[in-house]
Amino acid sequence: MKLSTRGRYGLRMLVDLSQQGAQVVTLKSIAVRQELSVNYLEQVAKDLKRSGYIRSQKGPQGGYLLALEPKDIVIGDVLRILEGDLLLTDKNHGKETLLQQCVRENVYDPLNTAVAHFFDSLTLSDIIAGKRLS
Amino acid sequence: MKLSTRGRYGLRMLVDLSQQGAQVVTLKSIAVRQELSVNYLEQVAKDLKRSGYIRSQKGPQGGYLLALEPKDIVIGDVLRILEGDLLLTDKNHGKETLLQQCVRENVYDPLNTAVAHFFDSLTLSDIIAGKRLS
DNA sequence: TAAAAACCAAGTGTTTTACTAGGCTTTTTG
DNA sequence: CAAAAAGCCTAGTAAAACACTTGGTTTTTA
Repeated sequence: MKLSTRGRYGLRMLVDLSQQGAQVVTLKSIAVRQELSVNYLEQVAKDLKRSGYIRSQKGPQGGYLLALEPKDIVIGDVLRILEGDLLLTDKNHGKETLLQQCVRENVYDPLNTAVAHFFDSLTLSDIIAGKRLS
Repeated sequence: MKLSTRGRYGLRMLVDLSQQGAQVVTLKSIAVRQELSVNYLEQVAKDLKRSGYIRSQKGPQGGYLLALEPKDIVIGDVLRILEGDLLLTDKNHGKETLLQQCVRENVYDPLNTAVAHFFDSLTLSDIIAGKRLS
């Protein structure tokens, strides 16, 4: 019942990028600041790029930058890309006893709804809130 | 980011026991009803017993029963026994950059609080809500 | 043309999860 | 009083998930 490194590192990368304004930033420099592996962060960056949250520039002086305004980056969407669904329980394919249904309806469904609502009400700009982090 | 089988099976066991009233119920019969392994359920039962949620009777005609009223069984407490802490992120031991702190304060801390509040406001009696499940 | 960066696929070690196996102890009942 | 039925307990294990690492290729700039 934990968020994985992919989601956590992804958020840190987005916050980091937001601090560098409109200039491109190398993965290397992010990795150094965040004390993460460049190669691993690459995999996260790949997903963020494919989904249109960041843009990139190849070659020397290349790097990454945000493709959207922080206020338009919804954390729930980002985490669904990096973590898969945000459900605390797998969806029950097929048969379900009356008892299981009861637990799902009274525990898991409301919980999943609450968690989804939390993440979907939060944007990158809510996280940075105009802060200067360096 | 999923609840494990231990927590889920534990909840099902408690709901099942609540349906049998004050009579003792064998693990075998629960396992059959819930289609779970007796041996595995034993491990869950052991923890629930040690923490005082269920009582047991050895020997033939033995079995388990609830040790508390459903309204006094807080789901948050049960899941902390079976799953460990209910935090979506591990506690950060030691150093934390300003950026990490920012993410934690604006994402993880409020999220963990919301999840804890959800589970701690829910009792076994809320789940069964007077229902007859069989 | 060499270096710097993004891009990419596959492999790997570790940890966690979800069990299984098998024995011991207690209690009831024939 | 013996056998069976139940709970109790520990250790082992197979599989999946996780968190990377390795080792390249391609693009772009100086």
